[in-house]
Amino acid sequence: MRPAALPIHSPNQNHLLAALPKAEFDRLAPHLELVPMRLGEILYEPGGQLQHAYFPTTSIVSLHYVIESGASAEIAGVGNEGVVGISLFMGGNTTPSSAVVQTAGHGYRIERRRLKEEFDRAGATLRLLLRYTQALITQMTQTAVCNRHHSVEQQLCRWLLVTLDRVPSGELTMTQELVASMLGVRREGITEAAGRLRDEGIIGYRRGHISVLKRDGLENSACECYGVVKVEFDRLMSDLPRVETLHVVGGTAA
Amino acid sequence: MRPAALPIHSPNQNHLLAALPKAEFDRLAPHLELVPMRLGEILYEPGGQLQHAYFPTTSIVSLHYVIESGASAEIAGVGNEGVVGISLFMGGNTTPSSAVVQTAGHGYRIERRRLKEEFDRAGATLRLLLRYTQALITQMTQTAVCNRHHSVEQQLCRWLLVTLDRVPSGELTMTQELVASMLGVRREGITEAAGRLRDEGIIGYRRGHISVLKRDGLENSACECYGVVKVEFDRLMSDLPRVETLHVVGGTAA
DNA sequence: CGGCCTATGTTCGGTGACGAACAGACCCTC
DNA sequence: GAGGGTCTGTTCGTCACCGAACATAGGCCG
Repeated sequence: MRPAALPIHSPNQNHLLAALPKAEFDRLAPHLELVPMRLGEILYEPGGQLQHAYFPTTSIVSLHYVIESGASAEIAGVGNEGVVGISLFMGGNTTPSSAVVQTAGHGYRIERRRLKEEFDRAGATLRLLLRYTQALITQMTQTAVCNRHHSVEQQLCRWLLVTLDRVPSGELTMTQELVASMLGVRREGITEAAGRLRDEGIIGYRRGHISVLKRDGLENSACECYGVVKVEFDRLMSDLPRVETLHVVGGTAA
Repeated sequence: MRPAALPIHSPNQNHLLAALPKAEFDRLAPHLELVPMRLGEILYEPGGQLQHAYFPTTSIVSLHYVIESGASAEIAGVGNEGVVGISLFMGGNTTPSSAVVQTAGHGYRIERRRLKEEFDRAGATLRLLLRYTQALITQMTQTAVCNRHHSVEQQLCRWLLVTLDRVPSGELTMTQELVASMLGVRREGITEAAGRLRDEGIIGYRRGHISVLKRDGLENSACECYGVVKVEFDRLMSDLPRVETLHVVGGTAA
């Protein structure tokens, strides 16, 4: 149980940061900078040099890819379970995709150099980040087959479930247009699918807001991809060095 | 120029092995085992424990994903530019996808433990493998959007180009059925697309064999994905520590 | 409160891919 | 050189999604 006096924002809200051993965390902590992340904010664009890695806490970031025709698709999403900017430590520093804030909130960012330094110590930070990268690859893999074989409605359900896991309230600030751009389909396709889900009482929505009413319903209508990624993610991230006590931040004992 | 007396098989034929500094290569070399890789051979299946990593030389391996309905799709391909089994060093040891030999040939394999040991030294091997993994992620990313937005014909062209880059002769031993399973589409779709390409004189084929006649034609008909991945791959893999001299193998001077 | 921007609802024709079914042709094996 | 299995060619109806166009309505701002 967390003490009630815990500060509103804490790096512990990000699972990766929370999973770091104390020594590693303490080296990184002075360089972590709390930043607000606004809806639509672009963290990096294709080919741009990454200056920071971002550890979302309450925000959600979408790794997004725009093709020449202007069409686009989400490759993967990153919430408080992960980090944005893996190419920073994998090598290459840039990627052909972009990262866009999909749900406003906060996160901690750290300068490229600082994270790279810690990564290059080849200790727990390296292992943790690589393990996460492997989980991210799983997500991308699943998205690739999902794009090929599953219907818009199935994918919408999957997407809602994933988002729901990161927004406990189940109240999403999100237009259909935006969802469509995430999934890389037409807005009308979302309107129709969402309409069916509403008719079944699974979700409700009004102009710019979607609320999930029956999670079960989504799970029934979603494709297998949601479950596969979830299970694999849990498997990969569960046997990490356990965190006995949450890191102490800013001198306040936890 | 390579001396004519170079052995038929050499680890140098794999770009990753060739790019390793001498010290690292020499540590790995005793553990590299030349293996024939037969068409259709399964290197690993979903959830199975990876016992070896494979460095293809003349073979091509397809990372393949089969969903519950039985439908499938290729996530990425691995030829002599890469390695099969990244989850072995990224962590987790297994993946939900499988690896199947798509074009028969040879490769070198190494026991998981041996590669992991070298990887854990956190030197050039680690950097090289991570850089390659980043390039592989690019490929997967592109496949995800390609699956969403491009036509079967465009994807067929892209696939042929990628394969062609790995089979210099341009003579592929490959049925349409197999290509269809790679791309995750119906066999009839391939027949139609291939028929059009043949009518245009771009490719020729007979029962189980495809030959590329006009590479330009493929490039014109392919989607952008081919070029994007190629450019990014070259960028990521070009600024590696240069190989001054090819590694000496088995006591024969190069 | 009223206006306007933008989100949502709905329709229409077009099309690319699917699923099934079957005919023909190649080629390997016996 | 005959047979049979497999690969290729072709057809049909169906369907999901696309692209465009337009109607409606919610909610923010003055």
